[in-house]
Amino acid sequence: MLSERRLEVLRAIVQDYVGTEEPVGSKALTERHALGVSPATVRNDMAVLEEEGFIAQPHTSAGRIPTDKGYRLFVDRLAGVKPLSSPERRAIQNFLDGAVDLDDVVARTVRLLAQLTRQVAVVQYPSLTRSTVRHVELLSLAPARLMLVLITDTGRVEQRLVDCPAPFGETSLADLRARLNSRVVGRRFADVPQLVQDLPESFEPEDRGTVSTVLSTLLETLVEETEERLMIGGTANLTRFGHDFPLTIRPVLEALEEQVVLLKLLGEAKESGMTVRIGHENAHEGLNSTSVVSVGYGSGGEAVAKLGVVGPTRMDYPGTMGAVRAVARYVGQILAES
Amino acid sequence: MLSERRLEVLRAIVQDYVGTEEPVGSKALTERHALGVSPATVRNDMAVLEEEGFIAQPHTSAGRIPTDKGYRLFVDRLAGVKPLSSPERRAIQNFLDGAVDLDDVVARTVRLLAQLTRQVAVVQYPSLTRSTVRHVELLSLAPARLMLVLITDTGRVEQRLVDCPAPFGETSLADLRARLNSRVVGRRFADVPQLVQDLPESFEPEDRGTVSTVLSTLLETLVEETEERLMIGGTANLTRFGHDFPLTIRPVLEALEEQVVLLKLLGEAKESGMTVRIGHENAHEGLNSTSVVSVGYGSGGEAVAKLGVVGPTRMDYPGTMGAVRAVARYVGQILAES
DNA sequence: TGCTGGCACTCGAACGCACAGAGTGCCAGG
DNA sequence: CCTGGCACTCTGTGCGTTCGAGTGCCAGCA
Repeated sequence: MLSERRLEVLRAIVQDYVGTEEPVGSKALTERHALGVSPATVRNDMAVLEEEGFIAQPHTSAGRIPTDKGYRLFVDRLAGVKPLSSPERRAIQNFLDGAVDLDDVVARTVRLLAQLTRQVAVVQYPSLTRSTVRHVELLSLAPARLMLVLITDTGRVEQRLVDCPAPFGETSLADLRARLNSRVVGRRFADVPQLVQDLPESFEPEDRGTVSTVLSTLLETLVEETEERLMIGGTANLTRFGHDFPLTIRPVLEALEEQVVLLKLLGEAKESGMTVRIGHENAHEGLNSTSVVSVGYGSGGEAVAKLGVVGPTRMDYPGTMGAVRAVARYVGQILAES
Repeated sequence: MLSERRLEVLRAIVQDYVGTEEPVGSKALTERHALGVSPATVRNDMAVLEEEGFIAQPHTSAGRIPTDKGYRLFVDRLAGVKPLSSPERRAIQNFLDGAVDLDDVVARTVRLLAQLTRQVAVVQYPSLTRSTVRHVELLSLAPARLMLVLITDTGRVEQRLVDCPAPFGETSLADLRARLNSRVVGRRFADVPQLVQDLPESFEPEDRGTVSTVLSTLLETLVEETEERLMIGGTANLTRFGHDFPLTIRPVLEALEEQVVLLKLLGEAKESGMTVRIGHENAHEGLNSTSVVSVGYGSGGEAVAKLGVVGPTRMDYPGTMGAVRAVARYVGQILAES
């Protein structure tokens, strides 16, 4: 096991490297941190840390930099989550309070996260499957054409056109609307399928086709939208990476353009609590030199979606985690209010 | 005026520079292009072109590169629009035909343009103000809460919640819905305001407040949505720029994140025909080293929105223009069909 | 008048080299 | 187990040299 002091040395290395972006040597370490020991001792500790794989040297006779494994240890055992300052908190609240609809909430959240962390922000739209139904509406656009509108408790609205197999009367429509709503309002989307399963049977034979069509469209909507949408921002922050640019930044930009990749990324995160994936822990190759900090957020106690940031493995983990967590909380509040 | 041959020299310089990304000298020019004259003559021509401001040398004793003014001349007088090959055309058609809804059309268009031009693609959503109304729907969510849904002929759907000053009966609601639709269906959004202006007067005094509220929400929606939405993609292509990265790419990424900037950018483009803005012709400073090729597209004969690409001033103008034009045409077709 | 070949000149990129400085590993002594 | 000292190894930097592409200019030729 690593001694207390060696952990302290690792912490110091991580902190310095994150700050300076340069390999850190033993002398500089003892000068900047009150370790109470001489450079020579630190060197010995470093040799051990290197042997264990927590740090590495880019070249012989250069300082050390943390490895992914080193960051892992740092995050797990050495770093707390740095709470935001109260001005920052106020700023978040003010900024998010101005939002007018769900799109706006998401857009503002992305900007906020990107600014706060100075990294790339990713925010998933609230998931339908975990939301509850606020209202289902059916409109008749033409004799055999309906529009289905779905409103969630998170303020999301989805609509679909439905072409009916047969004309559908206004009374039947009102009937279907009423029965549908009485069954599903306030229920979770995930439960909807079984709740409406037997609905067609209670209608007149000539209407059953249409009712089935409407229901299958409804269910389709649920399934389709399980593939979540998301919004990203702050890609300009990628330019702060290093000076070894094109090679580093390119695959990241490519990965960020693939929504599928990002969704998988967020999907892999733990259901509750904050998740930090460091470097090669990310399945996607293009993101091997980045870390992803993500967390779930939701209107109630339960998470309905996730958000996070993508940045270099050399990032300020405590600060980033603090910002991510705080933003997630406030967004949750905002969603609960609306 | 510049002689025919000097124009030919300029064309050759542009073509070579676009291809090699390196300043081009007189000797290389005569070798690669059948100009029929010696390097010395070309040098004289170059001196003239430089004096006129069409080309410049990065340093004394280096080859020449085109200036913005040089590209301008090239685009205006020397370059045609290169039509796409038929496999390319088929690919476009196939790719766009798979789209299921408006979002999907826009998303696919962005990907397509980015791939085809290997640059950053920007696609504006069809504008509401130039669209026509397909249907307006009003739903009662609660006694004093309505939902307003707007459907356009381009398949776009907008919804807004309306809090009424007083409860609003079902019959009044049906009445308002009917009158509203009879007035605005099939009309252009731009004409809506005056068409509904006198509507409140024809209602009972106790309902007028609500009617006015609904109408003002409707008008607000129109105004708000005049600030169009747009989608961008292919930012990873920015990494192909040059090797002088961070400085070049950063402001561009920043500009691309500001939707307002992009909308203004597209807005400045000509109403009809293709627009090419080169380097400093772009008002936004961050885009001074890029060129923007944009064109309107629409479901009918008229343009309802614009799309385009952003790339380095050193771009393949004929090819890019060809791709942009072709994509715009096919998107127009798709929208018209749906 | 306009094109051409020749020539001297300029200047940036590439290379080699020496040097300073930071950092290391190791060892002997407290 | 820590420390100071020491020899060693690199990288980064500055400097001078060379190399070559490219230019401008000029005299000659059609």
